[in-house]
Amino acid sequence: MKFELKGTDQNSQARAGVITTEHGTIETPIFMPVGTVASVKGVHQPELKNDIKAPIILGNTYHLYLRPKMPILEQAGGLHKFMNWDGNILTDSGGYQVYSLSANRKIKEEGVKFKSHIDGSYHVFTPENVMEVQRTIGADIIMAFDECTPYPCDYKYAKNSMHMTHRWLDRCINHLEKVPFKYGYSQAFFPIVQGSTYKDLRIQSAEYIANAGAEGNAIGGLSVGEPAEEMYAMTEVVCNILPKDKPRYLMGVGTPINILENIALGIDMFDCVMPTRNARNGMLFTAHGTINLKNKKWEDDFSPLDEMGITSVDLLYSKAYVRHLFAAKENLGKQIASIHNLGFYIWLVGEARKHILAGDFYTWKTKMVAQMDKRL
RNA sequence: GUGGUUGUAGCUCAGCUGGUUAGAGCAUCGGUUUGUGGUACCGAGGGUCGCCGGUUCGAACCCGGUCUUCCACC
Repeated sequence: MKFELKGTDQNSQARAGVITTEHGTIETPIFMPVGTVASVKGVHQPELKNDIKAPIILGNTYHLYLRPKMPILEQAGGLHKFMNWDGNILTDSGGYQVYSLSANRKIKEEGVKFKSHIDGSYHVFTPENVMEVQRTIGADIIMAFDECTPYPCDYKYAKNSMHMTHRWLDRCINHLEKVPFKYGYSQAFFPIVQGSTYKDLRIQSAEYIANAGAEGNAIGGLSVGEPAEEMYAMTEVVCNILPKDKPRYLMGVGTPINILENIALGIDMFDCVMPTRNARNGMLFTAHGTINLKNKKWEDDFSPLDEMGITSVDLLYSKAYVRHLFAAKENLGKQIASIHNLGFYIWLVGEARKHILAGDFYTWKTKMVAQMDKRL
């Protein structure tokens, strides 16, 4: 993987860059659609590529490990071939599931013992076997195995957890050296900064992670319920420490506003379930605010889904029609809304990039944040 | 015509021997959703209990009448 900075903003920490891997180039800042189980829910791969124009999507180690399971992915020749996606893929390590499935797991120094939500069977994830699983899945970017702490999180827990994540990082790096790439292309490895909402811990963690000298770095443990201001404060602190010549990935963020604010703080990569999950529940993100399509006010609004026409569905269908699809519980409504939202997110980060390169990012961002902070 | 049966929220129905502001599911309306255990979750509005009269401290529930649904028999 290669990362090249193409420009930086004068009035903020925003950066525009290009990541290059064997599966293509990724212009940053970028938003990565989440495709947990080898599928971006409700969206075909050609739509992702040609309409939404996503250069990279996410997969999830925990979910793919449980189903279809590693032997199938290995026989398929990796996730790209399995799902017929020739763009980039990043896999999350399962660290987030350690947090979200908290009722069904036990964390120890060695690793995490967890119970499958599918069949109740017990499994253990360690930094070592998670690296092997990610080699088998074959994503272009793979993530360190970490613990994503909840919010709120008391200081002592956050500190101990952070140190364990650091020790796990060393084990990940050591083990990766012993497990070769499987499918003839390389995989970049990103470690993850933790430290909850404590500045001193974030600083300590960012220094530790920066010191690992990885090809890119991630910030985890945010967007778990803390106020946006706390999240911004943490990204700011961490971005001041992480190397400038490596991409920075803020995991799990966020709303369109969160994304612009974090780009201003120096983040290059984002992922979030919000555009797809909210789409399935009838919510559209637009440049002028959010739309809850289920609201009665759209019943007879025959204007295009989004006048901007970023994706094909935006001009093809009316708000009234897509609202009807939601009322009738037709899956097509979810598909259309998902394509729109993902297209909008990727358009938004693309615009951010243009404005960074043009030198007026900060004023544009301020205008967009005000404009999008509305419910239509 | 006779006997039985039915009538409670927009719809389908619960409401024990009469006892506080009559409930549920669906539908409607609104909100939530941040490295996806989410066709999910939370909340709100909505009923003079077919109608009229009676018994009772008190009736969706008991009694009489009437209309209504379905069934059987003549």
